[in-house]
Amino acid sequence: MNVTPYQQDFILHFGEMGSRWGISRTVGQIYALLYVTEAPINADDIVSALGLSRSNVSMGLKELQSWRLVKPQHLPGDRREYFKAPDDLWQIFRTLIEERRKREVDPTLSMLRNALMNNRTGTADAYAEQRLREMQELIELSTQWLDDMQQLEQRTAVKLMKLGGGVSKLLAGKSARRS
Amino acid sequence: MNVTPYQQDFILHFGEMGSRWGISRTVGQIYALLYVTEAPINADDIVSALGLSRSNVSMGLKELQSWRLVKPQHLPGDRREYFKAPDDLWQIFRTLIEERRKREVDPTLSMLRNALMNNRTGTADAYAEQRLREMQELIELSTQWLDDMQQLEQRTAVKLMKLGGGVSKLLAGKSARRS
DNA sequence: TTATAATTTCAGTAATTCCTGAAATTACAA
DNA sequence: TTGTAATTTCAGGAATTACTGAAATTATAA
Repeated sequence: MNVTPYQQDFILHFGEMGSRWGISRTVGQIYALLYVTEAPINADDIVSALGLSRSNVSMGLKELQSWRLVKPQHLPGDRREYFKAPDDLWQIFRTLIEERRKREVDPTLSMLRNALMNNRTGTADAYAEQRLREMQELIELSTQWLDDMQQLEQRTAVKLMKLGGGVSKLLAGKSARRS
Repeated sequence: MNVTPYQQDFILHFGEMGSRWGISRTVGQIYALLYVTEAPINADDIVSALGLSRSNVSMGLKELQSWRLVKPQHLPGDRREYFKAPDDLWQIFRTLIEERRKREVDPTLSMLRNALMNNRTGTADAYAEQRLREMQELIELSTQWLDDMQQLEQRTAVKLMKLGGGVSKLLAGKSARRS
């Protein structure tokens, strides 16, 4: 399979950004290729398009599947496995948030909950304990909020985001009506 | 300087998480130490607390300053430089969002804007171009929204987050009143 | 200034992560 | 089943990133 110069630029950019996003250059490239390719493609297509080893592509596809960013599928009359990046970009966005949270936030939240299980007030650790508690509270609040947002329908979410800071006027209105 | 077992657990956790967060183990540890330490400390304190080389601590502090996560300061009558993690956790949270965006999102947004500068409809790249455009739109929308949220006062932001999905009721109410 | 304390730079090495090719395993058609 | 295509595993090497100690630089007190 070959790649147009236009696709190539995009693929190389994703490769370079990979290290900042916590994936390797080749995993970034594989995802980028799938993202700009409409039809499902197989591992050998990826090998020929990107010039990677077959085993590297196999491992890369496994990693992308573990991120739920790539879906495997079978074409009738062909025993090879084909792959595709899901179409719905909003869904991709949600998936990314969920997976990054699972990898980058949840382990720390567990650690904090565990460390704060029993009170140690009055010890030399009082300040540290207070700082850990603050951190736990902020993480709990923001992950709970993210959970809530994930429940919203896409249309509602878009409306909210477009509203931007204007949402605070609604809040004010609400309090006004309430009081 | 020495560290209590309670602090130690927290520091080691941050060290291990570092690689997932895009920093090295030692940078993670240095930040964790500063985060749980109330008084400003100097580089040698960090060396003795964590057992790192002096030069590594120097580079780590530089990196944390580039993230704006650590503030240098001077104590009267002492020519050494002291460091402190800012107190306000909400501010830290905002800083993290800004810096990660700068490193992880902005370069891609530039690339997309550039790639989409001139229309190429009708070419073999039609699908790729459409996918790039979708990606650009989503990123523009969400970064603009983040900008808006960053403008809100902390109290308002907390209220909003606690409201969670309930915000959609406000939205509904707004449309109802408007129509 | 000069002396010295404090910090940074940087070349070399250690540690880690990434990637490949060969071998092993799995899946499927005949 | 058997044979072969497709995929995965994994040991070893390549590439990258992290860390150290020594030397250079910078800052400050005398």
